[in-house]
Amino acid sequence: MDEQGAVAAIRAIHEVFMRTEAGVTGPLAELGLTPATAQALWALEPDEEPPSMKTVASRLHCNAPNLSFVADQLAARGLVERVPDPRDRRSRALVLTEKGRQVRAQVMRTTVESSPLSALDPDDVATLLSVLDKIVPASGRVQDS
Amino acid sequence: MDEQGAVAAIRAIHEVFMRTEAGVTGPLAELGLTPATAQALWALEPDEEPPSMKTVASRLHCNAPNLSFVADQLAARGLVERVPDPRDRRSRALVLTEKGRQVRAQVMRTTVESSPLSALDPDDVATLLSVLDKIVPASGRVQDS
DNA sequence: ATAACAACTTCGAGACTCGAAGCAAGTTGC
DNA sequence: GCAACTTGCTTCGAGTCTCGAAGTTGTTAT
Repeated sequence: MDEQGAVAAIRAIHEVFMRTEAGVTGPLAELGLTPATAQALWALEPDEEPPSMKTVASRLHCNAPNLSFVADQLAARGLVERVPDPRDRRSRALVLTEKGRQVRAQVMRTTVESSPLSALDPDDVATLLSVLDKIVPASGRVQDS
Repeated sequence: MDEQGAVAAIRAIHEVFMRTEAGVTGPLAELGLTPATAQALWALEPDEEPPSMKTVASRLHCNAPNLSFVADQLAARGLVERVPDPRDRRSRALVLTEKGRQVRAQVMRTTVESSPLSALDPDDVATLLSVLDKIVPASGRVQDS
């Protein structure tokens, strides 16, 4: 019963994720974005201290070469810039450009619209968050370690 | 702020999914599986009427050529067989082999262990499911009926 | 100073996904 | 019956995504 509940929950979360992605891929393409680049935009909060490549890579659960590749694409579209860190010149921070901020906001709007979660009442969303907050660190700000 | 709740929920679900996948990729590789092939195994219930390729493709939100590719890999490992449908010989059903059933059970065990969801109380899991069931069809209803 | 380490990049290979085109089987209209 | 159309699946080719290995530049410790 416990086991079956976990299986059902994993399946349900997987399904919500897949539907969201399937629904948003088209609109993303119209913005010149792929799922990978859009996901990277999600990881860049406009108001935080610009994170290093390493920090962003860990947020995306990917490795450094992959993030370099994705960052190249975002930079080529003028959505982010690599800014050297004056305190450690090996490190480069990813900074959203003004266009990047606008596109990111559009991506988030489109994703919310495309997600099955938008069909839930605010109460249900709150319930969902209260449970998920127990296993993923507070969803607003992710700390680097 | 309704908007913000939806964004936070999408982010949280995304994060749970990514962590589960990141944690399970290694053990999957030891079973000779990739995320794509393991995902296909999830879509094959051992006790249901064997689904056609088309049905499985729609479950996985992918297209026919992609499923052909994945089914080839599963068949090469002896985990599934393509069985022609006597009622429509264009159609082929995907059937789990005995080895396929065993590997699928192992995949599900490993996934449950690797998922952050396994840290939740049964009550929380039930709460989660009660909300998610509102937006995803009660998928994979259990086999004891 | 020299060695060890860290952040990032480049390179090459493999895996995944998709559209286009093709094939075999079923369906419809004459 | 037969030709035209549709459907389920496969093959093929291209593009994207991810990763390990190796190299570059900068930092830290001895």
